[in-house]
Amino acid sequence: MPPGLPRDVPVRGETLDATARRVLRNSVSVHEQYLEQLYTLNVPEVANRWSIIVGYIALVSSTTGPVASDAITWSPTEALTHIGESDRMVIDYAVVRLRAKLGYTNIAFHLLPPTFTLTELQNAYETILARRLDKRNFRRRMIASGILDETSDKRRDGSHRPAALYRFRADLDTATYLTPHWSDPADGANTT
Amino acid sequence: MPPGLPRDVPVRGETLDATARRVLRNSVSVHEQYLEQLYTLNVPEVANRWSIIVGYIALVSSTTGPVASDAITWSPTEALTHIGESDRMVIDYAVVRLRAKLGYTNIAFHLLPPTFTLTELQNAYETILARRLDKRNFRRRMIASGILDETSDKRRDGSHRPAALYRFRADLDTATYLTPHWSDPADGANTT
DNA sequence: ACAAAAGTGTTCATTCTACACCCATGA
DNA sequence: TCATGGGTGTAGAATGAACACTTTTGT
Repeated sequence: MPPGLPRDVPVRGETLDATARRVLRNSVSVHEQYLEQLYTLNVPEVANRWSIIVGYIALVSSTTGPVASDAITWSPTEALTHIGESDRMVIDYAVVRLRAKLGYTNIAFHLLPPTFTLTELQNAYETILARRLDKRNFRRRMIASGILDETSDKRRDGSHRPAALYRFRADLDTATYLTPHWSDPADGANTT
Repeated sequence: MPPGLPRDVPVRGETLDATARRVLRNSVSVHEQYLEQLYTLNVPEVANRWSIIVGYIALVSSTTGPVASDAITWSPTEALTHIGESDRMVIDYAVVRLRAKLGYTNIAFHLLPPTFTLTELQNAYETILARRLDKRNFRRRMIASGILDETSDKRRDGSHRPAALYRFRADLDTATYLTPHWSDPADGANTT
């Protein structure tokens, strides 16, 4: 794949979201993921063509598709060199938005298997926010937020106490807005 | 003016922001205002033309330009009938964003004269948020937020105690991100 | 029995909310 | 002196942060 974010031009009659899904599918061979429009920006004219880019952010679950791993991994975006300045801005903005939304939506759902332990959930939060969280406070707030359902199952893995399995509440849509269940004092800056 | 939001097509080589400014200038005869991109959306094909709309929100100060009034007025957006569904969505989204940003930026600056009283500032917040705020709490939080500078002047108008005049801190840019100085428990939903 | 991760409560500091009266002025 | 809007403090509730030990399992 050439350096830079995957992109393409829309097809006649296609919605913007559909285009974004198609571009993603072509570049990562994954579909049915969470999609959100980010920002629309100009790019310098090349070959005498005026054009704009409509940026999207996509979350891909680590259990469906080619990304197979127990833990959420976060490819440090700083490591992405050889990309254009526009792409860099888009990515940085995406990270800010993602971190902010973590606090008041259930988008983390898209980064976890359908059923998961609280420790796994905390790991996801910690990797995205890039800082450690207090276990007891994290659990209390997550439970209190009401976005989780506890299942009756437990996960046994290794010689230690089994962990209770949770799932995200089924009646909530892909990116439901909730009463804030997390505030990140670290990067005090908010969304957009 | 025909019903609906003002719009136009970009000119070759023009940035998106420049287009937005031009459209605004043509429709309201005002410039040098706060501009922010909102969202990009598809519109149904008309006359066999596939097109998209890049929505912008603009704040116009009530002291410059044709809008002359001491008080901030808020034209209820519900009253805007005879507009398309796309426009309705754009406007509703704009209101949500504006309300959220009120809490952690200094954008209210663009709605007030260069120098203003705390009561005027509170009125601006109340009209935009569409609810009453507690005077003492509002003042305390605003002062504590550090986005204001107190001037040595006072405003005398009417037979009552004169009000201290404030201005927004000069060293802050048009829409600086600050530590949150207002949280609105009313519509708990945050920005996108 | 021990190693390893799961699970659980309390205290203290900070922040938010609700609320009522005195102050300075012009008429 | 009175009417008008400007200006101020506090107590109680709610929320957030810090912190260490017990429980359950597999080997």
